[in-house]
Amino acid sequence: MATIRELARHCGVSVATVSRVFNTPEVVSQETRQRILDGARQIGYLPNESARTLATKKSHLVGLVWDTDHRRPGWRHPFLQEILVALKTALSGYGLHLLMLAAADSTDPDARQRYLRAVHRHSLDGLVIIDNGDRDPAVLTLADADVPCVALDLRVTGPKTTYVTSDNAGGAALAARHLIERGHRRIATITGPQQTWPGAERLTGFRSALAGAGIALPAEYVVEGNFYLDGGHAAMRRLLALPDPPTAVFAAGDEMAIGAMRAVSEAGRHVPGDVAVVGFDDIDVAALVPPGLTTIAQDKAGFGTAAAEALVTMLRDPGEPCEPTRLPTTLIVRGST
Amino acid sequence: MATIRELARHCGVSVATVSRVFNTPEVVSQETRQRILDGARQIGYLPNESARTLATKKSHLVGLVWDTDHRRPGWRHPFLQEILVALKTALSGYGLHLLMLAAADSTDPDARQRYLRAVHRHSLDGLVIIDNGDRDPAVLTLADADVPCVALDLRVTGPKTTYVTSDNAGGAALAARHLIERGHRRIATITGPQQTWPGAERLTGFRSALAGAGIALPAEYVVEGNFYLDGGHAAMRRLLALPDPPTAVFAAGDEMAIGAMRAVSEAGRHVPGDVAVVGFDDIDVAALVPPGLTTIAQDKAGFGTAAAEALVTMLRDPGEPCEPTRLPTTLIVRGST
DNA sequence: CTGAAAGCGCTTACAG
DNA sequence: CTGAAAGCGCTTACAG
Repeated sequence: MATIRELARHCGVSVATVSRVFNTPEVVSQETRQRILDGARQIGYLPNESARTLATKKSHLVGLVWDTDHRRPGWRHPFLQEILVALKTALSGYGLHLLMLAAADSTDPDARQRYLRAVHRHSLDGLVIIDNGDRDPAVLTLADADVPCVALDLRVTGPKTTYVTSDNAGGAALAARHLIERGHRRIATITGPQQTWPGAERLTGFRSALAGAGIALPAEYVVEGNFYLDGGHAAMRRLLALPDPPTAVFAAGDEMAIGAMRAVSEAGRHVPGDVAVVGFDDIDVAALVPPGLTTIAQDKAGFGTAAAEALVTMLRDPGEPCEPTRLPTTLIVRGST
Repeated sequence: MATIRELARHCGVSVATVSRVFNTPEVVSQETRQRILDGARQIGYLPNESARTLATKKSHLVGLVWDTDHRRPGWRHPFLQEILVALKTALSGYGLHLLMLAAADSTDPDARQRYLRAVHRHSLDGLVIIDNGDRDPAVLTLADADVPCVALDLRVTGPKTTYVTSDNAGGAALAARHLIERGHRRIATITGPQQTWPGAERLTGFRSALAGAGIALPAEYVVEGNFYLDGGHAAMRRLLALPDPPTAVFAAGDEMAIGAMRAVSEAGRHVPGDVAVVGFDDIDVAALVPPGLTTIAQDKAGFGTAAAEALVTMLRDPGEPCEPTRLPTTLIVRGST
């Protein structure tokens, strides 16, 4: 690896001039600039990022906090891959790289600080936090950190912290209204865990849409699930066992919806004839599992790009607080309703 | 952020001693070490990684090369998320972090060198390359790079390069023998793109298993797919249109297998009654799509952990070449056969 | 076991 | 428009 000193010697200039070519090129004369650029190519010079970071305190690195502890189920975010692609692509448009922060270390004496410590050690420019479906105490320390942070599906705000999430209540209302339009009146819901923000919001949206249409929602029509297949399956069994079972169900997540559909067929009944089902997310499987799952689609790529943009905004205007982003949701009608 | 100098002053020692506490603790006296550790906690000292990397040339960073250009279909690796979790977890066990390298920049004058340049700029300790299903010229330059590299599903080797892949031929043979045991004799295959390594190997394994059982494989029973749903669907339509259609099909990927099953039902025939189907991968959907897809499971987490181990091995013994890893595959029988 | 000092490869006021 | 020089925060022979 050639160093800046070698290139400077090679071109007969000072290291300061070389440095300027790579940082404030407009300030060096056209002729010199070209000579240095050519020289860099010839001897294979590339600025060393560590030296640069040490001198400037900017690493052009964004940390990704994604807790994948297998002991918690939350690691399996339903469409992380698409978020990741969009995030990575958007960030690289701004010259930023994504650093995946190592999983929580249980031996860590002060786990609450672990992300902030990573920020300091690696001079991270910012942080993106993906909800792991669990309330992680370390996340709370982030809100008043002095590094730009954007959380996905997690309600944290602070002077340099904002979040991106779907219009969960609106999406759930969309689902409810769709079922009402299909003529249903006995409509139940399988909710997400109520301590999660999306779980709570989707129930709220569903509830008020029914109320708005003057349709009652008996307590036994609200069953809490866990966002996974087995939770949806178990919840649907309970609903089917009711003396007055629902004719339609809104499951607050596609996996639960698929589990629910399975419970319906195991009971010898049919989707959508006996029970109509609407999900939430629009994961890949939704289109593949017969008869096709009607669902509320989230803007998966939107999560990634919105997060990148929020980050860059905060990086540019360190003073200004950054407004949260609410991504619109869409109803996708398939065979299950 | 406290610096090493501040901590040294705080504890009344030299910066060299502080540095030793964090690098070669055994060399400093128990008493001094404890005092410095306590001091570090008090004033919140954390070694700065950039300074460290600059001084040592080791970044403890592993670059992840995963080309997600949306113009190519390959970005959608079927089980990347699981690989990623396993990789990240295994790496952090060795004190390594994962840096996602930015996507290819089409304006890059020398795209072939882009990963090596990232290695140099960020002083990466190693590289993990995920097959994007396409022959990327930049990957070829890696084989004789002087940085440890491990490729997933990509046949590159070199003094510091190795790969991890499934026993594709063995898995395909497993599939073939399973269908033979079920009594089938007219067995076709929907292959992956033959320029991909897994695609080619699976066909080879399938072919020789049939040959070993004395079963003929007519040319029209071999249809090339693209690893995606639509490719499997189209291929199956061609197979069904044959004058003498097969009674069983081995699709070299689960998505193709699901597309194939769909084509079967659209033709008014049944799986497995009219046509039995075996896939490859064992992606999540395989268990969910009725009647359940019999498939050859790959060891998804194994990819990640094997890659991490190979990397660490090469890091430890820079001289020794590292043997490639072949992960065993398993037959999972479900309703489709 | 500990310290003084050079060096890692950059950036950036400060002069000119 | 360009250069000399200090500084970013560490590590590591070299002495003692």
